[in-house]
Amino acid sequence: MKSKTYILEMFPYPSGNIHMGHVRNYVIGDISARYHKLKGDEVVHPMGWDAFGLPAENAAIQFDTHPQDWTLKNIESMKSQLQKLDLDLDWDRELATCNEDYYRHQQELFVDLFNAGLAYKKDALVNWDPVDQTVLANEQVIDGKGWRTGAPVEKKVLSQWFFKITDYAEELLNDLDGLSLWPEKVKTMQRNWIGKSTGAEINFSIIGAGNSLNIFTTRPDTIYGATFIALSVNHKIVNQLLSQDEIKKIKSDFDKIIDEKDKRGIPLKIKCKHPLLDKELPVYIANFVLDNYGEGAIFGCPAHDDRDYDFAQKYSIPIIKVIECDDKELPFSGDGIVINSPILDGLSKNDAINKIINYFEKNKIGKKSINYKLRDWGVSRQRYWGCPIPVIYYDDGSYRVLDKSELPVVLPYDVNLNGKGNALLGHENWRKLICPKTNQTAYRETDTLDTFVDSSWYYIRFLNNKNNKPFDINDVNRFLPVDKYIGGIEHAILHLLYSRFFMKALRDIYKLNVSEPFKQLFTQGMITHKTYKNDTDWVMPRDVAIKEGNLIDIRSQALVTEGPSEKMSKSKKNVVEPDEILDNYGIDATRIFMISDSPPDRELEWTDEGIQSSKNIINRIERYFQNRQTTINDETIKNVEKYVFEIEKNILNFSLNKCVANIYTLFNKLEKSKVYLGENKISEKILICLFPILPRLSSKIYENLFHKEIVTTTWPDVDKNLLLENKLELPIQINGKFSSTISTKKGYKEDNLLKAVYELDKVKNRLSNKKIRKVINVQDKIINIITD
RNA sequence: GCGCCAGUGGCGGAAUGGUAGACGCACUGGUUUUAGGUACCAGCGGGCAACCGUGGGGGUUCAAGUCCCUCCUGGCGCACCA
Repeated sequence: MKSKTYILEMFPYPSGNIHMGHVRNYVIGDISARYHKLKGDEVVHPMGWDAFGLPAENAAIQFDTHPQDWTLKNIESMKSQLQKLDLDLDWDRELATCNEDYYRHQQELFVDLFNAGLAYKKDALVNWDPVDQTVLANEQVIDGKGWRTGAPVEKKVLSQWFFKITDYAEELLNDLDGLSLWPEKVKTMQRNWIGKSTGAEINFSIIGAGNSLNIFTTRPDTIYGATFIALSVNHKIVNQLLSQDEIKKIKSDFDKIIDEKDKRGIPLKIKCKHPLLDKELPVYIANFVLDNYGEGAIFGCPAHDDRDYDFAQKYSIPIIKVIECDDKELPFSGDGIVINSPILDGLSKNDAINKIINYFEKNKIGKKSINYKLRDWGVSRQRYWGCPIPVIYYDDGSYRVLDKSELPVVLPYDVNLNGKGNALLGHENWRKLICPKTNQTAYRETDTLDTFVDSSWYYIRFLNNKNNKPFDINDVNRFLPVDKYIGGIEHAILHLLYSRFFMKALRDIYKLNVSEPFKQLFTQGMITHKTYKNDTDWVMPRDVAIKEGNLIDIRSQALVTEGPSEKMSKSKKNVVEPDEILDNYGIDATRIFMISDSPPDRELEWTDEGIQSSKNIINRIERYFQNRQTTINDETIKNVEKYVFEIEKNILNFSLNKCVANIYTLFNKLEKSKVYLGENKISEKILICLFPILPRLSSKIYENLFHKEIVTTTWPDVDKNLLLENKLELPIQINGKFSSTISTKKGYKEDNLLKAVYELDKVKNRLSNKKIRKVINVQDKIINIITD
């Protein structure tokens, strides 16, 4: 059986237009796909559309159209733009997540997840984006603002669906170690996001009340230094002690704090008992205690924690040192010897942690605990244009997840979109139904799934996009994981973490053999372009010219200043349109420029000179092959062999900029030597190697020379014997510094060669009046002569 | 603040511990062309030279852009995570 290679570029949102970033992304993948096809692999290289999501709803309201019409039209126009790029894609695998034949299977997976206990509903304090009028996942809140709208996120209690990604926290963390072909950076970001910390959960009883509260800490060794307790304002005990109005007031006071590091506390009437000492600890509500981490409560040990120290200073709370250190060093959070702690004195930090946890467990005060920053994934979105959640509700408030036989729940087309709230809520005919099982009146869930659910399994659906089941288990086991997944680093956490979770959850539900969806992840760099500005506005680079040494706007003659090269964006007017570039320079020049000037994982600066020189090398190659003489010599054969080898190596490493350098060097040599190849095996080798990068050019020349299609050939084997060069320009160093080279052959005899070396002028001069102490000969590599 | 990554000509970038600057761009001179956003030839780190040069300082090594320590600068990510 052929070996398989699954190459995938992150599928686009159908905004209507492809941009140069897409082009770079898809060209990188396409080079790989074409190479693997020539190698004879069974290549999967699909393309589809991440087609649900808010922009469609916003556009529908703005342009008086329908999200579906808008989306389908965009898909059509983007598809035709993509086809102009002539990418080697499996269009028969195409899918769009907004189509019923995609999302109906997603509803099935939802049922599976529910039955497996991995989807559940609960009241939750959620992130509410007031502009988009929807809930956001924790991952979608950046600096307290919505990831799309930038609006400050509000906290709201809503009944929401969640996926239990936390069940997989440990595995998601551990399996990162096995992803050797992922960028370290992405793995680090995921590790930080999962945020595992080990410590203890300690129980503090509230004096005079029957109850107690739990606190998570990573520093149980500092328990004897505890001098206060602080709670998040959302802690349930606060809810019992204060009225809603009081809580509201505190929250709004906290919200008004401008300095984010400012510590504020509100003392509560209760006191906690220190679990080990006969001592009362005051209890505060504090603004710096997070409600969504640990237990939403801390014990404060001011001597050994920066935040607790600030707080204690401000509210005159005692500071008790329990780790040996100089008073000047306070707060000291490092390692040290424990003091002032009856049963821990003299121990190191780690020993003290172990001992105190044992003691807690024996005395039922607390226990060892592992805490994750990762929360369960909230997937409910109060929007129309998404996958309906297959759940119905009864009048008594109970609900039922539909059976697979009752699917799909089809998203209705006839909705009234006005931008206020969820259009599905207003669609009574769709919402209301008689439950076939109970004959009761029921109402459909009107929330739809986060679109990150859609993209969490699309790479699986590509394998069987027309199957009437979500996927075929045999095909999943055969074709997954994706061998090379190419896309932007902006998905380092959200999409990639969710997909990893889905793969593992589906593995457990369907007994699949695949645990990780993406074997290799390659994150391509963005495309930048010079920016220009006049007094009031950005100016398009094409409108800028030099006049009398000054940059001017050719439309108004106004002076223009040049800014840095920045990511292409419409607002900065520094975009170039793929259509225009393709028309002016052709597909191959565009392709080779996308990989020319910098490594594919770094930024690429768009320049007019760059795209022009890409066009020039294509013309040069074409001209070269117009000479049909055959004047091959041994050196040419060796050279070609060498560059075939290099090009292959560099394609496999994604060192595509080096591939381009290989092509230039090869043709520089061929042209310089005036050797022509004609209809020869050597021509064939070169053209096949060029094919992944320059498919149009190489297939045209190939067909002219050999009268058959280049795709019917296979990638040439490299004759390793030809790579072995016998002649050698051996470098000579004196005291480790380069002096000169000497022509010789591999396998030279050191003694014989040294005689000739000492006769070299440069060597003679440098060695005069000096005594040779020793000679280092690294055979066939270098000779280093050491003097006194 | 914490964590990653990176500092090499005018610019983008090459260099399994072994001739630093491959390849491209820009630039300079020349040839062809009515003309050229074309093509071709030559040059292109600094210095007249010996030599000196990979952010600074130390170290390991016969040999360091590459390995180790330390500092500086820039970028990215996280950020009151108990």
